[in-house]
Amino acid sequence: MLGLKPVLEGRVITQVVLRRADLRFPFPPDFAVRLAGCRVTGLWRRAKYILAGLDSGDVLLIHLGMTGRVTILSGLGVRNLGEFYFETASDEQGAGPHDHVVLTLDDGTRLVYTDPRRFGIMDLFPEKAAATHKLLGGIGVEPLGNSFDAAYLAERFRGKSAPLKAALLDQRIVAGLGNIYVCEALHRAGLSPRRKARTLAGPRARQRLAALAGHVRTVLQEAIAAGGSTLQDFAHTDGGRGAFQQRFLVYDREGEPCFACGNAIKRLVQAGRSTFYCSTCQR
DNA sequence: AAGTGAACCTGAAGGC
DNA sequence: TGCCTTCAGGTTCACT
Repeated sequence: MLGLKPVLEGRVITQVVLRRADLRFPFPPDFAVRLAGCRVTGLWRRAKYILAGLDSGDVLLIHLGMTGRVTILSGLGVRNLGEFYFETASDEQGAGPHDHVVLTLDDGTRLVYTDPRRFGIMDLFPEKAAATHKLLGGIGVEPLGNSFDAAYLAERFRGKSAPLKAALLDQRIVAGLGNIYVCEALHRAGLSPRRKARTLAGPRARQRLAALAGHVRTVLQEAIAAGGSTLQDFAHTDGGRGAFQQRFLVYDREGEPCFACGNAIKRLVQAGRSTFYCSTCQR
């Protein structure tokens, strides 16, 4: 997202190539025709959705699902590497089986959307319809925004019998929190993922909620910082290993010792998702 | 109403 | 080597 902003803002999308009719949902009718020729006026984010404002009045929505990624093929940079690479990268025949969308910009840059599992989404809709958009309506507060704090969490957790893990993963409560970050934040906060959310809604738990909110922020900020540095040399990495991955305290560490107490990290399934936690440190 | 599980789809990894 | 099973960073939908 941070890497995409300077590449897209102000540019005109000169060509749109769809290599299949759908991702998770079908592309809207006339998607390519409506998108081609538009200038990108701004790029922003809501939850896990990337949103691009267009001078046509439409908004382009992109969700990467679990395996989606956008590769930037810089016209200038690639051309400097030689004609051979440029040809290979831009040739239809050079496209991988999971390269589903290619956007060409007026400076020659190509954006390739790749997504093996096709859990990703692209949509195009009038900006006026954003507030009532099916995917964007009802999303909770941004965890890095001002209104995300202990009071907000207490209000949303009140009466909730769902486990804390599920409540934090619920996009209607907190926007954009993923499985890894919830696991990591709960560990840092010393809170059990199995605890019912409502047990933290009372005034006596306010300090613990404040700590939780703080840890959610910190985990996200650290991940963004690590991911941002990864994005810079994305082409030189294996593409999947962000620096933050090496800092997981619990995620994907089942059976390994907790860094705080030495006891084995446990794994359990909640709402169909793996949860990793330390049953000693997290209560 | 709220909460859980199955479904969407492909690839990687581990067991035999 | 290959076949089989399980699991995966997300979200929606259909059930209890």
